[in-house]
Amino acid sequence: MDRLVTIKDVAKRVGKSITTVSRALHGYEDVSPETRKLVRQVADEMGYRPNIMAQRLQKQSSDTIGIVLPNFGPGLMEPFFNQFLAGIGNKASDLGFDLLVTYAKEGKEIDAYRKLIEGRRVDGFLLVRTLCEDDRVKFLCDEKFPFVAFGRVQGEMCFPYVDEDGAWVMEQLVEYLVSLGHKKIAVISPTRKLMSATERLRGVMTGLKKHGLTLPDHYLRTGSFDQKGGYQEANHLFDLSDPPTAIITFNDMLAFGAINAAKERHLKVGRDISITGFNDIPIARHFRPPLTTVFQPTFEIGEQVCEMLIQKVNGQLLEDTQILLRPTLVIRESCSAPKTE
Amino acid sequence: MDRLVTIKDVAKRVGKSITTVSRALHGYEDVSPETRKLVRQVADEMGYRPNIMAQRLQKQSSDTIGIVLPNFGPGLMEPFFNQFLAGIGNKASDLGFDLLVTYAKEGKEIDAYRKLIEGRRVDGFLLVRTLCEDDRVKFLCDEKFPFVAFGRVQGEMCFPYVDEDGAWVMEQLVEYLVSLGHKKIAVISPTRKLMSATERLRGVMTGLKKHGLTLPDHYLRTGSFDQKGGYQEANHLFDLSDPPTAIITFNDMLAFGAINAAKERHLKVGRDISITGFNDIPIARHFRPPLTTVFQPTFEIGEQVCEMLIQKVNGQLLEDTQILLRPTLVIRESCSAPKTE
DNA sequence: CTGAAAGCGCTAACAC
DNA sequence: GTGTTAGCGCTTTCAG
Repeated sequence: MDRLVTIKDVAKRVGKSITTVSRALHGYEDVSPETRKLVRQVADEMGYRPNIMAQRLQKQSSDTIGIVLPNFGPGLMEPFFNQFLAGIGNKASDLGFDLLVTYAKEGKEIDAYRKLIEGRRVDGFLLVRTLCEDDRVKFLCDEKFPFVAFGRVQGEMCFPYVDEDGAWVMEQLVEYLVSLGHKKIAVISPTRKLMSATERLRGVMTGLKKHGLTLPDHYLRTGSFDQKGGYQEANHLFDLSDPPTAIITFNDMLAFGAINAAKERHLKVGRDISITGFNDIPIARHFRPPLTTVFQPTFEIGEQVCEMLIQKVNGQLLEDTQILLRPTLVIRESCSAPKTE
Repeated sequence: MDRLVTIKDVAKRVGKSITTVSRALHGYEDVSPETRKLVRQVADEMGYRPNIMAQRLQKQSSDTIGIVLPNFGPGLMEPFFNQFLAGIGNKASDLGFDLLVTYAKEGKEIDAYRKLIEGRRVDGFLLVRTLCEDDRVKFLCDEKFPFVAFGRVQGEMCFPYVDEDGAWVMEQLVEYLVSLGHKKIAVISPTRKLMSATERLRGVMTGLKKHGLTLPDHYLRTGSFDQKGGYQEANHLFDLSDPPTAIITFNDMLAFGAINAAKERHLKVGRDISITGFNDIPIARHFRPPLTTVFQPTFEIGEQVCEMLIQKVNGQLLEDTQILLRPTLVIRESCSAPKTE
């Protein structure tokens, strides 16, 4: 906590100017090898570390990327999200960037972005969980401020993102369910404002259509993000006069909720009723029954968006790369052929 | 993204010196009311925002608090941890601090701390999940660098922390189990290096002793942090010639694993076998059976440690406050009287 | 090869 | 009340 050694101290000790020291430290060519060596050695001995704030002031950049989260974000409590964040943080560290995490209250998100931009506290942003109509995307595009998103938005907007090909994998899932013999397939989704939900639903529809099936209105349930939502909506489905034989949910938590609802009615999941999730959070494989779900390498996606952002910030990402990843279907024991009554 | 307006621009526009502008903006008394008003108005119109890096360089502080996490930390995938982080982030925002999250590889943690300190990137640290012998605590104490921990360490060290009174609540839990009639109580714990695990275990022992009971060696199982650990260790316990009638686990994930192990053996949890968890993560109440566990206000604890740290950084926290919180027992349906055979 | 000097944007003594 | 001046620590022209 004492005053730390500055470049000036090093310069004095070496008997050279601070300019020379700076250049030596940065490995510039125009400094004699001996000087360079000496400077480095002395700097080391003295325990010199550049003052980041000074460097940043001078560079006019913060070497920091930001992520703004809703303070009680729906679903941001999931392990899914930890993995994503860990991926980002890891990559950022590797590339010498700091990760600034800000929590914004509902509706105050844009303010948070604005504040961080105005104070030049970050060089760019990472977005998670895009909405079909996403104010954040619009704002950052307008501001021409660098960002990379995990997820697309509706319509044609030019910005770099990585996204899951949710429609594709849901088609596969429907294919699988149909191959088991299911015809009455229902869906429990979180709010359709989420781009991911919209896409996944689109995939389900397409898959169904391929086999001449449809998703009747009363088979499409919208709930919260968590088990509670899954529980409630599944109950609605079970109460139908013509209940589905399979329920596709758009995340694992919803699936767990649905499974609990089924258990309460003494429906054995994976025999009397088929239920699927999405994300393959760690607990999914350990649930009873082990959950059939969709896996994506969340940690790696975090790394990837982070790397893209840093490239963008450094001006190395010329075009707006848009990447679509195919998640993989993880078949476990929560689905089976429908009961023939 | 254009050059942003600086204090100089404002000064020029107002026709005053930058000093005056600075003072007016900061609401100093020694500036005429009219000037102050004018300055503020102009600054507003021009969209002036102070350059944070410049302020920080000058203040020699970063208005940033840091938290270093293991990149694949055991148990850091739990919702528990999200809540804690959200609490911190929220409070930090409120108090005008940034939250810097760094992921460090196993064994590289101290390096990460050192780096952040040396670059004056943060004003203080928050520690989570303390170990009985905690290198981070030692390091930061030696460096006399401000930090606040969630958790104690073994022995007498003077540093501010908030901690759960794990021993106390475990005593309550044992009391409860004993009151149900249990005499054969086992424990599944993560590594005892964790201060929390050690304390909780101490509480269990004390509770047992009060009733003339003990925890035989073969009733104390140590596993990983997650369901897998709970599953494996529970199986060990069930295989015993004299299996326990109740299993106390030190986190909810372990409990879920143990419950699954029980289910596989067709032991009905909450009837044939009693199992408890710790943390009361959201899924706990929705599990089948709903889990008897221990609740603590994780979000609020995050807020609290964050607030303490900021006070400490600001020199307002004079003594090393050490706070012990009593968690609450949440009784649900995963426990019952032992089966009398 | 090296150093003087300017400047990044802001704050704060210290005059006037 | 207000302005001058001197930094905070670092990088980078631009002259030698």
